[in-house]
Amino acid sequence: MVTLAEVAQHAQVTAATVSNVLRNPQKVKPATVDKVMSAIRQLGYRPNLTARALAEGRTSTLALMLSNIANPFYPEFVREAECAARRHGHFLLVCNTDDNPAIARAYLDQIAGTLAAGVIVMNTDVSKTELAEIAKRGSPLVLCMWEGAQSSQALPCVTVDYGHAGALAAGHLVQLGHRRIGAVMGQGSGGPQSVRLQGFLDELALQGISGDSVTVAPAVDSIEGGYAAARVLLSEHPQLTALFATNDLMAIGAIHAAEDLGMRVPLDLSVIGLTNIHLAHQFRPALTTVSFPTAAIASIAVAVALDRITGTKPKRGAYKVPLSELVIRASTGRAART
Amino acid sequence: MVTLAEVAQHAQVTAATVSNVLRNPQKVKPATVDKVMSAIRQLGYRPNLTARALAEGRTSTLALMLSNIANPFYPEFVREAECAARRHGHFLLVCNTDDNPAIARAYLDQIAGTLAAGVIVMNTDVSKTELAEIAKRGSPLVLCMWEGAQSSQALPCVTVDYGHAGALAAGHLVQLGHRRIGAVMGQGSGGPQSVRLQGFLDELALQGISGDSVTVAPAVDSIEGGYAAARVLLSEHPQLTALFATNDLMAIGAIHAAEDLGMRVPLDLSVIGLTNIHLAHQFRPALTTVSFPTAAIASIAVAVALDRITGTKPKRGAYKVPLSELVIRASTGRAART
DNA sequence: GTGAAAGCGCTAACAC
DNA sequence: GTGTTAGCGCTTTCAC
Repeated sequence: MVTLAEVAQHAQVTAATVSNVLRNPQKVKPATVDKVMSAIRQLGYRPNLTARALAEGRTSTLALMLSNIANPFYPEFVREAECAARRHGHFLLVCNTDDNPAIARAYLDQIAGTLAAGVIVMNTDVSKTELAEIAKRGSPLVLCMWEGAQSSQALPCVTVDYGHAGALAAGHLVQLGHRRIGAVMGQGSGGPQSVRLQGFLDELALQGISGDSVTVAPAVDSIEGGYAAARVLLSEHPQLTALFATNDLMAIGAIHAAEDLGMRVPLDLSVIGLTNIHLAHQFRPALTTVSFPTAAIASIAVAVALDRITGTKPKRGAYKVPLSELVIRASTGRAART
Repeated sequence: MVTLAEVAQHAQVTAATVSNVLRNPQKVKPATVDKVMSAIRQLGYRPNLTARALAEGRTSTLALMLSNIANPFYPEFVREAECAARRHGHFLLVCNTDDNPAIARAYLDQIAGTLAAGVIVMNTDVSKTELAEIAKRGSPLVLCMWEGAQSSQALPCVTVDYGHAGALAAGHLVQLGHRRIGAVMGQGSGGPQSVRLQGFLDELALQGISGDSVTVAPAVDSIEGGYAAARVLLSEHPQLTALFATNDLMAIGAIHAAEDLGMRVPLDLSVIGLTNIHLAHQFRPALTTVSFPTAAIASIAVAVALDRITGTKPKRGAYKVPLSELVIRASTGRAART
């Protein structure tokens, strides 16, 4: 491994100068810059980022902690986050907790403040109190995509307006003439996806459909979970003409369940999801859903983390997350007349 | 941030002793261990992994470089790799190249040997020669899931027997009575998936079906790519009764294409894929495929990297990758009589 | 502009 | 068993 000192020796200058050439070239005489640069090239020198991190007191690494990257939302998010991090010269450490709080704590304990300059924490079963505790003594923590979490000074939070997203879904179903509507609510890590459901129910109420008439089935947040919940729900309530699922995976499972029960989607049953993962448009029937601004959220979460790390005051409105948008595809249609 | 020195002072010992307590407790008097441990607890000390890495001359970080984590195979792989890394006390840096060799080179240049102690390189458009060059001057590189790459001393390679996997698919189709068979071959990063196809064709030949009778359509390695390729292939060759795709994504796209052309799967057309991603069994009709030993490959790749880093000689057979296995589901059936 | 020197937090001989 | 010492490779004042 070639070190700064070797480059310095080769170029007949000191390490400090080489360092300056790399970081503040304008402070160095052009001739010296050339001399040093050619030494760097000849020797194939590459800075040791570990040493740099130690000297600077800060790594160029960001950690992203999530429950399980096998859930299709996360890879899409990771990709955007990694891209945003890279734009700012940072690397991304992916920490999979497998929905295990012990793993989450172990990660937080080891990396926060040492291996990672900041960590973006997606839903996890570690409490906010505990996270705030960790944030206090380590590097900045940024909550991301937490259902119903408030951004605070101690623990900033980047998330979508889940209530609004749910409302969009409700509006769409009502507009198609649906009145007998069921809902599948996920129970992921971090608790029930109740804010989305509440937004959905509130909008229905506004449109004159009482919440009491909406049967809600709790479900494990996955295709299989959505299948199981919808299968029971549809068997017990065959009169339903539309189903809302608090995310796309469960919506897809629900469509499978409906088909297995002999219902045609969207003819007999409309199904709408939330998130708009890639799979939503690849699936058949293509899933009507509400699209979360995933890319924006990822890059804002990274920005917040970086600003916290460097102590930069954000510009007003820099952290503004765009609203979700309705994406109409093939899994919803007009309510059948009865 | 609490440092070793502070702990030492608090416990009335020197930094060296605290270090020993943490790493070789058996070399320290139990009473001292207690004293130090309680100081650590009281102060909330956590070792600075950056400093440790610099002192040890080696990070506890592994990098995983892949073309695009949005491809569903990768999250499944990342999860296993991260789990394996964690078991060995290491962290995983995910490097997404977006199929861009320039990004891949930049990553390699920056992290190999500095931020990451080793890097697992999945298919990329950077040549093996260039990778070998980088491996020589930096930290160990381990190729993983490369189509038709040979493991060498300079550049170890962990991969599945793609030919065998293709052969399994062929055997299955032949056994079901198919004779008029088409194939969709992907062109991912790292070139065509030709070894799988060759294995498939070789097995067909063994079973008396000449390669000339098999129409091969090249495709972009994605659901959409498989759709486009299969749509053309099936339109031009309506007599086909079975389709082989060199991975599951394209197989799924092919099924969509068949359905859009009014063919029923598996009644009119059998479709088989390769890999067995999660989506394969969630999809309808559930996809018949050949299951790669993904978890084993991930953990072996991590093991190879770690052994290289530490200079450990592997036990004989430790790196043995299990064979792929046929998984029969609902997308294949007996060939219709003609 | 460039160099000398101190130090980031930890590890690892080696001495006592 | 424990302490002393010398780095790991880099950044960063502060002199010159």
